Amino acid sequence: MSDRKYDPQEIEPRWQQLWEDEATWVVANQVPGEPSDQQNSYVLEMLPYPSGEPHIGHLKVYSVGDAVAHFQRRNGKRVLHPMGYDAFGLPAENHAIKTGQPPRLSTEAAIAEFQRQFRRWGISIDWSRELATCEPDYYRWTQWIFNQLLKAGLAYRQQAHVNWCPNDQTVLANEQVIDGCCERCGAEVELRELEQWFLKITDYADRLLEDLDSVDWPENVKTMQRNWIGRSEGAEVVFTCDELGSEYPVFTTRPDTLFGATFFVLAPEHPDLQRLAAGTGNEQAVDDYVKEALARGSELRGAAEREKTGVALGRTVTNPVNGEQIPVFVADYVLMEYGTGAIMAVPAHDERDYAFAKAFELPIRRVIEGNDADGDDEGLPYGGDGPLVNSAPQFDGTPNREAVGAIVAWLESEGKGRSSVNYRLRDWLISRQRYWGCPIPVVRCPQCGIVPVPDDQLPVVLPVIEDYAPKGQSPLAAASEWVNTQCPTCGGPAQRETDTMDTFVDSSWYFLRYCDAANDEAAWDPAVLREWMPVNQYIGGVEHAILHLLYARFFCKALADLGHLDASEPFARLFTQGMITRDGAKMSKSHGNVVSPKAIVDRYGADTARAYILFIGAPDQDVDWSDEGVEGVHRFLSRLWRLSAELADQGETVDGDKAANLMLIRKANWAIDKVTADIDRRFAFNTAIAAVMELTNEVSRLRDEAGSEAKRFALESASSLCFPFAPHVTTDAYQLLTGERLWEQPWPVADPAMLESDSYELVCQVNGKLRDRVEVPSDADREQLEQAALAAPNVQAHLAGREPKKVIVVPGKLVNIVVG
RNA sequence: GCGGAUGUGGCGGAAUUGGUAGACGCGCACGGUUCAGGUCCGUGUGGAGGCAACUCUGUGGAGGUUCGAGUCCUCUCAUCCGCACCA
Repeated sequence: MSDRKYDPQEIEPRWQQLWEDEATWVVANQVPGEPSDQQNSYVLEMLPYPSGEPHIGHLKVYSVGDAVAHFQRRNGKRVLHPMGYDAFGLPAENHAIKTGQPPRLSTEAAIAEFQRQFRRWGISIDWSRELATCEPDYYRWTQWIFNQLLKAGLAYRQQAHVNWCPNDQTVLANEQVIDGCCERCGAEVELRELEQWFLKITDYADRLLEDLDSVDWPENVKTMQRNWIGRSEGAEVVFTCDELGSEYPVFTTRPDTLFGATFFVLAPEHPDLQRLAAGTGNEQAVDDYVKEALARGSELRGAAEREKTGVALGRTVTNPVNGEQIPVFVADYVLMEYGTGAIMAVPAHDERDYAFAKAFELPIRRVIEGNDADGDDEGLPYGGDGPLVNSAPQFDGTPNREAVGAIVAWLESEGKGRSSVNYRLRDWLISRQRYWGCPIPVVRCPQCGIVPVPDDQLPVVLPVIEDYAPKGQSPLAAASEWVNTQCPTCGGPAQRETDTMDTFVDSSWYFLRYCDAANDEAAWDPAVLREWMPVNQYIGGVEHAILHLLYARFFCKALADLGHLDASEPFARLFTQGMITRDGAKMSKSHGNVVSPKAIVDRYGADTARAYILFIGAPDQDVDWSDEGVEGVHRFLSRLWRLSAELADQGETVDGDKAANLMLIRKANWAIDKVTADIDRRFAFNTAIAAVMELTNEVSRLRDEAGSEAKRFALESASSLCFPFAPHVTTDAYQLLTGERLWEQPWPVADPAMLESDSYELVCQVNGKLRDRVEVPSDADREQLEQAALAAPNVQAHLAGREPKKVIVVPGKLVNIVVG
C-alpha cells in the first residue's frame, strides 16, 4: 500500500465548494412549450422542522433522498431536489415563553444551523428554491389558499365540541389527539364548545379513499389512511318519538338486525337530551349523568372493557320496522362524533349493547339463527351470519346478508330510512389560539360579518409582540394596533381574526411552491406545476402516514378542483424510512443514547456517515446504530480511495495476468448489474454498498496479479457505483483515475457478455442434501449435468451403489439425485 | 378485539422466481508488516464431533406440501406499530 492517506476533511469541502460555485444542483424550469429531451424527476424528502440542530433521522432521510436524486440524474433525468423548513410551530413558541427569545430568532438560528449541516453533508440540493413557511413571502400564499378554500365553501366556522389542550391552551385537530392526550405535550385533552375554523376534508373522503389505489405507496400507510377515513356502508334508519313529534335518525351497519332492537341510546352530548327528558321526572338524573360523563374526559371514557353506565330518559321511541315502543337511554358508550350520536341497540347481536342490556336488565331478542345454537340464548351476543328469526313473517328465514338489502329497500319505500355511508373522518379543525403560526386572513366587521382579506392585501403579516404566554385566546389578541383595522368591504372599524393556522396547513402545499419558488405574482404558475407534479419519489417518516400525507392529498385535490393544478395526487411514490435506534431503543436525551450527526461527520466525514446509515440495514426498516460499525464503512471508503490513488500514482502500465484481469472485469460487471438493480428496483442500498465492497476487496486481493487497465476499470466502476451514497470520496477517486467529473458521467451499464462465464459450480445433491460441487461448462446440457453429478466423488460415496430413482436437473444451479 | 409488520450466528444484517443458509460489515482468534499507533495486510470464525476428508445439526415453536422450504400452507408463541365502546 502506498502512504497516501484518505482525508475526508480535505476532500469533502473541496468538492462542496466547487458544486456551490458552479451551482451544480440548480435546475431551471423549462420554458413552457419548449420540448426537452430530458425526462423530469421530482425527488423530495419531507421538509424538516428546524429546532436546535439536525438529528440522526434527518441524516438518514436526506441520505436516502440524495442517493435517489443522484441516481436519477446520472440516468439522464432533470432532477428537482429542493429544501425548505417547516418553521412555524409550538416548540419555538414554548421556547419563547420560557426564555423570552422571540420565536423568529430561535427559528432563524435553527435554520442557519440546519443549512450549515446540510451543506456539510454534501446533499445535492437546489438551494435557489429554498423556503421557510414562516416567511411572509411564503405564508402570503398559504393565506391565499385559505381564501380560495373559503370562497369554494371548503373553509367554514362552526361552534363545536372541540379538543382543548389545557397545557398548550389551544384546540387540537382530531388527528392530534392520541389516546385522549395532546400529541405534543401529553396533557389530557378536554372537550370544549367553541367556535372554530374547519376545512371540509370530509367532502373528499371518498376520493381520498379511492385514489389510494392509484399511488405506489407502502401498503401499511395506505391501510392506516383507509382506517382513518373509516368508511362504512349501512343504512340510516329513522326512529320517532311520537309524544314529542321528533325524529332520531341512527346510522347502522346492521339493518338486518333492526327487529332485534330493544332499546335506544343517545350520546351525552346529544343536543336533544334536555328536551326528551323534560317532563318525565328523570331530568335531574339525566343532567347529573351528562355532567359526570362530560367531566370524565375522553381517555377514561374510551377505556375498553369499562362497565356500561347510563340513565333512562323516561321516554320511548318507535322502531320503524315493527312499531314497537323501545325505551331511550343516555350512555357514554355512544359517541357524538360518530354517526348521528344515537344508536339503535341490538343486544343479541352486539357485544356493547349486550353488556348494557345485562347491566340494565333489558330484553334481549335473537333475530339471527346461529349455526351452533338452536334458538335459545346460548352463544349470545352472536356476531355471525344465519337466517333471520323473529323478524316479521316476510323476513323470517332470509339469510341475514340478503336481508340487509331487502330491509333497506322496504325502509326506503316507507320513507323511514335509506342506505347510507358513514365516515370516521371528521372535518379538519385548523384554528389555533397561538402566536407562532400563519394568521388566518379574515376580519370581523360589525356591519359585514366575517370578511376575508382580499388577495391583493395579503400577506396579513404576523406582528411582533412581547408576551407569548397563552391565555385561552391567541396572544395576538393583545396586539391591539394590529387587531384593530378597517373592514375591507365597508371601510368601517373592524377586528382581525387572532387565531393562527395549524402548522400542518403550511406543510400541505410546500411541494407546490418549490416548483415555482421565486414567483411573486402567484403561488405558482400552473404550467410550471405541470412539468414537475406529481412528486415522483417522496421520502419521509412513517409517523406522517396519516396527518401530513392525508392533508397534503386533500389540498392537492381541492386545489385541482379549483383549477390551480392538474395533479390530483401529490406523491406518486412514497418511501417510508425506518428509525435509527441505539442499543435497541429510540434515541432520546433521557436514554442518553443520542448519536449526533455532527460528531460523526466531524470524526469520519460526511461520506462515511451517509454510507454507514445506508449500509446498516434496509432503509425502510428500523436499524440499530453501532459505533464500531462506522469504522468498517470508513475503512472501506478509505481503501477504495487509497487503491485509486495508488493506481493513479503508478507511472508505468502493467499488463498483468490474463485470468486475473478477466476475473476483475467480470466482478466489476457483476457489481454494475447488481447495484443498478438494487437501487432502481428495491431501494436496497445496503446490499448495493456490500456489492461495491466486494468489488473493492477483489481489486485488493488481485492487486499483484491484475493489470493496470483491469484495476482501473474495477476502481472506476466501484467509485461510480458508490457515488450516490458517498459522493465526495468517489468523485475524488474517479478524478484521480480518469481526470473526469464523476457526477457528469452517465450511470454505468453492464456488458452482458461479461456477466456470463464459461463454467460454473454445479451443486450436487443426494436426496436434497448437498454432497458435492463440480465445475461444469456453462453450455452443458441436462444429460451432461446429470452425468457430471453422478460422477462426483462424494455423490458416489452416498449413492453406495444404489440406483437413482429420480434425477432433478436445474441447469445453472444443481442436480438432485433421489434414491430410495 | 381488529389491522399491519418483524422473528436467521456473539452483534448489525444477506439470501431477488421454492434450489449451495449466514453475502457484506462489526466483533473475536491466530499470524505478518509497522512498532508512535485509534495503522495496514493475511487466515479462520453458526453449533457439535473429527488430525483430516467429512458427518450430524441448524432460520421463534409444532405440523404439512415438495425431489428440495428461511421462502409456500395450517396452527402456535414472542416483540413492535397503527386503530379501537366506530354502532
